[in-house]
Amino acid sequence: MGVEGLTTTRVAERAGVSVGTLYQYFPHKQALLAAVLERHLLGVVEAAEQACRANRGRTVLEISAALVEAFVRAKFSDADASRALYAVAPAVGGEELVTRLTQRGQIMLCEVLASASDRTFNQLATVSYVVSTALIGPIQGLLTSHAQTTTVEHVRDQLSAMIGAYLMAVGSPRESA
Amino acid sequence: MGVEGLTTTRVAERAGVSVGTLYQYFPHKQALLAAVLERHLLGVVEAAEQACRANRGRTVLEISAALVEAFVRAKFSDADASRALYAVAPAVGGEELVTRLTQRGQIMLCEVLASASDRTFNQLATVSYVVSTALIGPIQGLLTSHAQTTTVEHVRDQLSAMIGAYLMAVGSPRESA
Amino acid sequence: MGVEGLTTTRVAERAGVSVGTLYQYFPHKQALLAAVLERHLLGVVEAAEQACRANRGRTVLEISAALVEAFVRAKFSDADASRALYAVAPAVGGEELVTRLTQRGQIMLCEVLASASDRTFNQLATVSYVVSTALIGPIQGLLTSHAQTTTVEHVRDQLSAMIGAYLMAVGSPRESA
Amino acid sequence: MGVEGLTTTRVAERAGVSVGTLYQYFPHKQALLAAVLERHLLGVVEAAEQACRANRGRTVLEISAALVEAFVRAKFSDADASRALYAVAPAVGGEELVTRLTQRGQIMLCEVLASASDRTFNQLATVSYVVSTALIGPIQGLLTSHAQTTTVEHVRDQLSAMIGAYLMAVGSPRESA
DNA sequence: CATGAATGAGTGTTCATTCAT
DNA sequence: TATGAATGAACACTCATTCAT
Repeated sequence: MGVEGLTTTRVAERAGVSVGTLYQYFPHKQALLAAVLERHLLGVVEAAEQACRANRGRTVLEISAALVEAFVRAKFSDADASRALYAVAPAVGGEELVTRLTQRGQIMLCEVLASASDRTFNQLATVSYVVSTALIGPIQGLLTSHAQTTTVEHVRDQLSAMIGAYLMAVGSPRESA
Repeated sequence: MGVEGLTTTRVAERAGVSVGTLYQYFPHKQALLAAVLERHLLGVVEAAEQACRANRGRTVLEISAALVEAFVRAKFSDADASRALYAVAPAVGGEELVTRLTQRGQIMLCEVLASASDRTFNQLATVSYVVSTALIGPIQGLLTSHAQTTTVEHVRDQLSAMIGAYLMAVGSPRESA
Repeated sequence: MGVEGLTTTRVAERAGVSVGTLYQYFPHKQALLAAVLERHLLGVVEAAEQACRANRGRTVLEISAALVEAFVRAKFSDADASRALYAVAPAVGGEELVTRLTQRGQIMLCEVLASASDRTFNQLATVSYVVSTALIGPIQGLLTSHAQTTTVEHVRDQLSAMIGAYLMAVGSPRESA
Repeated sequence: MGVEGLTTTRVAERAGVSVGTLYQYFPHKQALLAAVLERHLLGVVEAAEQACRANRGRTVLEISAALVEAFVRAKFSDADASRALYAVAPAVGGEELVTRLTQRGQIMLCEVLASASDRTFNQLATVSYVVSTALIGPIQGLLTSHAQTTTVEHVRDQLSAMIGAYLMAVGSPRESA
């Protein structure tokens, strides 16, 4: 079901156990893959949350840079998994999961944006939705094209610039007398 | 292969022919789905190209708005297909296809950005890569969450703003004496 | 499911087709085996019905003899199938099927008993239930023990005697002045 | 093997032990089920033997009634077990077991028939085979159709009548000067 | 050319059996 | 001796692909 070559037997082998054991912990192949996917996405979300927490009260440019940096680092720290799981999500009812985790990420993002020292936002929800999802496409592209590290870094910096410029433009200057 | 329920027989039925006929035109299921995917993506790319062509020489903000508008319109004009094909791409060796069409899109994007009346760019390739891929994530998200039209429009406007701000920030003001 | 060695593949092979073909005609293994079982039981029931029809208006002893004879002949005409299917019924939800066919057999049996020239019955339903089911045990025993033909014939004659004696005893002499 | 849901783990649970423990007492699942089956059948056979012993020297009608009564009572005293085990026998090599116990039952049956006060038999083996197996079908039918108690009693009485009539008819009047 | 019945390799899942604790 | 997690062979079922009509 779904991704080619991701048979239960193969997954079990790679995990160092037997199929039977897998089925002692997961009712479905779907549940198994969903769990793997969730773990991966949780890692990414937590990295982003961590970056948000550590940059409360900073300028939007600092926040942008930290967020993008954290996101890219998390995605590329296990690039193989990221690549493989890309195809897994749709085949696993991952939509619900992805939606849930995206929302969780946005909560923290809203918070940190609200705390920014130089800007205030009124459409916070939409802004944070756009910020968090805009990173997905470029990074996924880099992953599937097996881009070189220098390319990744270039793109990462451009993403920082893009998010930063966006937040500067869409936010109102905070009055700090 | 890939999406549940997308069996060759069912695809044939929906196409109003028999499986056998399908196999007279495509060597594989993979080739068949790739063709469908290609047609869909071509539509999107051509819409974008069209928008680019029509906005040569305008300001980057005008270009941004037109591009985003065209992209969103193209994706949502057959939302069901967009949703379904999302899951198909990875299962079909769609990476190569996606890469190829993305590149094609970028060529036109480079050209129109180079023609912008108010800015010049030096890292044109990276910029256009970021611009074209940054739209994917937010739009895919809207599609899979079956977002309402008003939500789609809000996000679309924010995307325009984001791309516009990015291009304004990353480009150098063009000297037009 | 159910009987050892009765795998779908093996059944298909024995039927001279492939598994896939089997599944084009039956939704389940269960449905497949149920169909086989039904065909077999139908054969037996029809043999019995035929015997009943041919002996309307005769004496109960004649009817008994004909019925037992037909039943035994039908069961032993394909002894292998009878043996194999014995184990199939419970594993296939065959109860319902067996009940249905048993009832069908009883209808004809009631009719012929009602037509007997020398006896009348009041508890016709119970009597015909007992008559039709009493034959099952002895015959199944002969089948599973691979009894010799002569043994089968001895038992068959005893069964005739038993059913005959029962009907003579339980029925009231018909007054035919 | 055999009945759906009769997994070793479940059997163990119901028995209040672990699978491992089960395998300390039985080499196979087959052996385990055979043991259960044997216990059940032994109960039935012993009930029949008991009835035979208690009716030595009586008339065949008395013997018939007592035998049928004992048989029915034994089968219905744990109707659930009777029903479940019906499906187990064929899947467990129960034929041999059933044959063995049937023969044991027949020995006692032969003896009591030989002692009957009003009849003598020459084909004793065949007669007792028929008598003991003829009860199986009707009773099994009642069990699987979850018949009401009154129905069971009606059928039981008819079975007494049938067996009684058979023995009266097939035996020769004993000369008791 | 079009058809769709037949094929059978491949996959998810179960469950009897083992063995380290 | 009892346990129950781990094992993996075996099976039901699917579906891409072929080919006789």
